[in-house]
Order: sequence, then C-alpha cells, then structure tokens
Amino acid sequence: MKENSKVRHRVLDTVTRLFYEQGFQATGINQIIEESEVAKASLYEHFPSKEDILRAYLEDATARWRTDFAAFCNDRPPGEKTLLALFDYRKQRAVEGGFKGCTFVRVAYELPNLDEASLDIIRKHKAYIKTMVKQHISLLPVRRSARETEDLAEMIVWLYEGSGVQSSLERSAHPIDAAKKIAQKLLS
Amino acid sequence: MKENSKVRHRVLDTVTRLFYEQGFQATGINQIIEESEVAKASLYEHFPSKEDILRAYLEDATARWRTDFAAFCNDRPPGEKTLLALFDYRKQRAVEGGFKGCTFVRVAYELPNLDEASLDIIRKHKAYIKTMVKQHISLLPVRRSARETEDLAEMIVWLYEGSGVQSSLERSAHPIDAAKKIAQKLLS
DNA sequence: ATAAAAACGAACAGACTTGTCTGTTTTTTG
DNA sequence: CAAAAAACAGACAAGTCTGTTCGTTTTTAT
Repeated sequence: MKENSKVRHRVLDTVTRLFYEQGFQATGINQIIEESEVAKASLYEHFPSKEDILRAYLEDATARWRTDFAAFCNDRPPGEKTLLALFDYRKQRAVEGGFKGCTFVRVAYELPNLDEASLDIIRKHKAYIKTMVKQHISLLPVRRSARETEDLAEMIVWLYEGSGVQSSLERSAHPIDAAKKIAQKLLS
Repeated sequence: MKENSKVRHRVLDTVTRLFYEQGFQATGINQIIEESEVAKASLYEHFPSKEDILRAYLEDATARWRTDFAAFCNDRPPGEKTLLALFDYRKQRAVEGGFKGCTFVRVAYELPNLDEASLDIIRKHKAYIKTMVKQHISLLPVRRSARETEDLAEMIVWLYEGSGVQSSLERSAHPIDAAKKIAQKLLS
C-alpha cells in the first residue's frame, strides 16, 4: 500500500504548504524532508524525482479542490447560488493563503517549460470549472442558446481568472467581490 | 554614464529573452554573462545583485510595453478601436513569445515573496492599463456614469487578464480573440 | 599623449542543489 | 515469534548557485 502510506501523505501535506508559500523551485528537497519528518531515502522511495512530487502535488490539489468546493457549496441550491459560490470560495482561499494566486496558474507560470503531464492536470482543472459553470448556467430559468451559454460561461470564467490575478497583485479580496457582482448582473 | 552603458543594455536585452523563456530562477548569472558577452565583474558593477537585475528588467519591460503599444495603435483612432487593440496587442505578444503568459504576472507568481519595489512596478503597470481603458471608454458616444465607466473598465481588464491566462495554459490565441469579441459587445 | 575609468578573463569562496548509497532500526505480516 | 518490508539517520557525490577579488587590457576624456 504505497499510495496511502504515511510518508506520502506527510510529504504531500508539507509541499502543499511550502510550494504555495515559497514556490516550487525555492523549496528544496532538504526542507521537504525536514518539515515532513521523513527520511530522504524514504522520500525517494515514493517519489523518484522532484518532478514526481510536483505531479503528485498537482493531482492532490485538484482532487482536494473538488471535494472542498463541493463541501463549500453544501447547502446552496444548484444554479446561480452555486455558480456564484465559485467567487466566494476563491475569496476564502485567497484570504487564507495570503493572496499568492491560483495554485495551478502559479505552477504553470513559474515553470514555463513544464512537462505535458503536469500541464494537463492544470488544463483539466480549468476545464472542470468551465464545464461546471456551463451546467449551472443551463439550470437557470433564463432560456439561452448553446452559443449564448458558451459565451456567458467563458465570460464568467475569465472574470474569475482575471479578478483572481488582480486580487493577488493587490493583496486584496476586493477584485473578487467586484467580479462576483458583475457575474451576478450578467446572469439575470 | 552608467545608465546607458553597453553592458547594461546588453544584459537587459539578454534577460528580457531569458527571463521570459526560462523564468527568473532558472536563469543563472553565468548564463546571463555568457549570452550577453559581458564579464562577471562588469555585470556586478552595474547590478549589485540578481534582484537588481530583476527590478531593472521590470522597469525596462513596462517602459517598452508602453512605447510598443503606442506604436501598435499608431493609426487607430482613440476610443473603441484603440481599446480593442489591447487584445490584438496581447495576442501578438502571446504568439511571438510562445504563450508563456504575461511578463509581469509571471514574475509575481514565480516569486510570491517579491520585494515591494518590484511588486509596485507590476501594480503600476496594471494600473496604467486600467486608467487607459477608462479614458478610452469615456471617449465613446454612449453616455455613462462614473460608476458605470468604472465597472465596465474593470470587466474589460479582467477579460483581458483572464483570457491571457487561459491562452497561456492552452497555448492558443483563441481565448484572447473570444475575449475581444465579448469586450466589443459590452462597449456598444 | 597621458591619466582615469571601465570592461575584461578567470580563479576562487562558500553555500546550496538533487539524488545515491550504506547500514540500522522499526513496523508490518504470515 | 520469525521473516519480510518499510522507514530510518546520515554521509557522500557531483554539480550548481551567487557573489568577490585578482591583475590586465581596453576605452574614454582631458
């Protein structure tokens, strides 16, 4: 049972914190083994290279994003409420994480020559969000063509991305709030 | 005349290429001196540390962005045409640069603990664009309140940012084109 | 032409990097 | 309880990193 081992779990816990706070490159193997209280040989038994840690980190992050967001939307009805919860969720994460930006975009931007496997995890994460947005739009009372739904979903996703970037640069949640209001107006 | 020296110029030329292609941390001092054909002692005469190179790089990049964009808009009338040129300009840069994302956001995301001076250069660059967008909106025939102008400018800026991010993840200019069309619709 | 300034090549320091390997101890499993 | 598997601590390799310092050569300015 290598997949659920304690070593793996502790390493992923640690890098989830460190990669976000410091970035991937600024986080050394030695710091990882020290803070996760794991022997270097054990770490390399589970992750043959640092890139493998990165891939596992991304997979873990996208899985956790989905379950955490689902939990966040627990008591909200599908449709507009859940759709707008996207912005509230991002706001919460931004505040808690110190406004360092989207986990996934951060990796892609830090490593412009990222391997395709890792890049695909990031792409799929963004595609997942867009699909979700489209689904919730189609649940709304307003009748929309497929084309209109697609355009609206794109617009909302870009408001989400763009306000996330600006929130990070300004170290403020305001852009996310403002983008949410705009999205709300667009939906009605 | 240290500001216009050939050493400084060649170093900035080189890092403009290397920082964008590889990122800041992945670019070593030794590669910089080799490709800019400058002695290490000369480089450290002009830039006491690597962080100083980064600051100079950002200042240079924002200055060049402004002049290049002005040249790009050369024959376009102020108002909608120039405003939408923002998207065309971003598209051109994205294609030429291999879809590695916005120069400035890249730095901020790669270095989450960036010094305030550098972060301010980035913030001012984004503020400059937003101010420009507002100015061009106010030139349009449609009458808008200050509040409406502000909201519209924010929306356009986030479409610009968001589509830029997605364009980079997908390595495709399509999101920028699509965002431009949406912006166009919003303006009328 | 001569003096001052700038750029040069190259060695060097010291710390850090990822990854390997060895032998020991702990944990798990039959 | 014994055998197998996993995790351990830590030394080590080989290379990289930023930054300093040397004496020499080239360029610039008076």
